[in-house]
Amino acid sequence: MTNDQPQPYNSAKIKGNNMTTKIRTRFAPSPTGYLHIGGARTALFNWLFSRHNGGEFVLRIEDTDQQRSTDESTKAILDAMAWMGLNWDEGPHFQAQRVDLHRDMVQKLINEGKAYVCTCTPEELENKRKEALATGKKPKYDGTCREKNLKKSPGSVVRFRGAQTGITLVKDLIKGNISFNNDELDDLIIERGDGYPTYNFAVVVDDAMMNITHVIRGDDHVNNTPRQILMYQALGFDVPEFAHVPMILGSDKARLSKRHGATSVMAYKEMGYLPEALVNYLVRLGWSHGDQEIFSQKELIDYFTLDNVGKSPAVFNPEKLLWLNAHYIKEANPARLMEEMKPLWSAGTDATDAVFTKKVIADLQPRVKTLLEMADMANFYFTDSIQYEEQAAQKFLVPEVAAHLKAMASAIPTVRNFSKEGLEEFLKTFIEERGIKFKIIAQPLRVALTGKTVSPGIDEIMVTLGKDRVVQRINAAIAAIENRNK
RNA sequence: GGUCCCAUCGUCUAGUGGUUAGGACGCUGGCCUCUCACGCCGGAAACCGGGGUUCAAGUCCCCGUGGGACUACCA
Repeated sequence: MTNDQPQPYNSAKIKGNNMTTKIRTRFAPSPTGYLHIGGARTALFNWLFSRHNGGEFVLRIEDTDQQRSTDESTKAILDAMAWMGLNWDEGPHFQAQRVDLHRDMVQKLINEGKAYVCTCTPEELENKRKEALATGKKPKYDGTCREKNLKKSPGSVVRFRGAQTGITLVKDLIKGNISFNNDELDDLIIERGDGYPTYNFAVVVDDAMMNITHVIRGDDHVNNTPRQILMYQALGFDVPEFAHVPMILGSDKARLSKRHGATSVMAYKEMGYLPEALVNYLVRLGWSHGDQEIFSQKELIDYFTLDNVGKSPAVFNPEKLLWLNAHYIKEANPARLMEEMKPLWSAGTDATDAVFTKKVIADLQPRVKTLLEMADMANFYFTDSIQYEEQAAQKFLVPEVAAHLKAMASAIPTVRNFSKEGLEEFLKTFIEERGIKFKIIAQPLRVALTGKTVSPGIDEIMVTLGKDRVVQRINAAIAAIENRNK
């Protein structure tokens, strides 16, 4: 028989006679750091795909690297997923707790002659690799131990006996068919010297045993896929569907990393981003639904399919994320934002008066892009004594306006309807009676109330601050004018 | 080096042989206006190159070029 034909494999996909197979996806991060943007999008796609199809989403922590895995990382990843609303139906499973299973599978392969023990040392391998590279050859395991039929010994590893001829076809739901010549594939190590399975083996065993039907993961795994398919077959498992999503790049088109700015999901929470903004931004990186930009969670679940995931890598654009964040802040309910703001207020801000705080938030919602920005902009509301910006005071807190301010300070207590409408009416009559344009007192008033030249609308501020504070601040401004001109 | 993937405005993308190549972020002109935002109206801005196939190519094929990933006893 010729070996040129793609080897067919059984697919776990729903087949005509097996309509009951439930779609199961998984997210399988390794706990070697926080959840980063790229991982978050992979998790999101898996979550959306399972939700869209009424399937199940499994979380598995791949902690077989004993050196680098930490419990803190696991917790950080779980927290970040919870924040984004990516709830899982099963798990978290911990891969390291499944090593007995992995070892049994390794032994099964050895018994069947599909894997073998190798005693080459890392140093020897490294030297061979260097030599091969130097002479322009493939840095691939040379098969020294392949036919030796060695027994396990301290430090020995187990290698998978790969096919050396033929073609393996990866049927990727996003990229289409990709074929690999089996002779390009290594006899890779499936059990390390320390007795732990390696990623490429454990992932196959676990995905198969957990009945994962669709493996949706980063593009960086495509080259691993043919060997994994070979292992599914060697183990007698059905091969799942694969979907490899393109990478997320930084502004210089290199793989996104710390030097491009924040890459940790939770860093965005701390910077005052709303989870729905991040989710909405991330989903549009690689996926689209016509011209729509804003999606509710329900719409995402309704619309998400792998068909609409693009093939090309995407550059992470913080500006657009910021725009989405501003959008969601604008749309959010002030009561909800009050909760989100709790850890973000500036030191010294007493946000215990819920009614007042909610008004502050409502004033600021349309003009901030992050919650941190809101905290900063809100400072003047909460202070007892306004600090005037030097330039602002110099320009607007001048003797010419003192009389107007005094008149206003004495008129305000008589305002009966201290609402936006009532104040508009009051201000209108006030300037008419004094024969001035609103412009004449607008900026001085703003500086008196906020200390700054930029702020929400004057009527909004006054309503939020309330009569007493307004009068007190105007009087303070009058005093400041008089003091500075003594 | 080898293997594999990718290629529409600066960026995210729509587009599935016939479109004035659409939308969004950003940039920008204007309107609104008590400042700043918001909002609204307008503008500049793209099919990587070369060959095919076809009456017709951003769309299909090939070759370049450019980017990326993998090439570990990491995942």
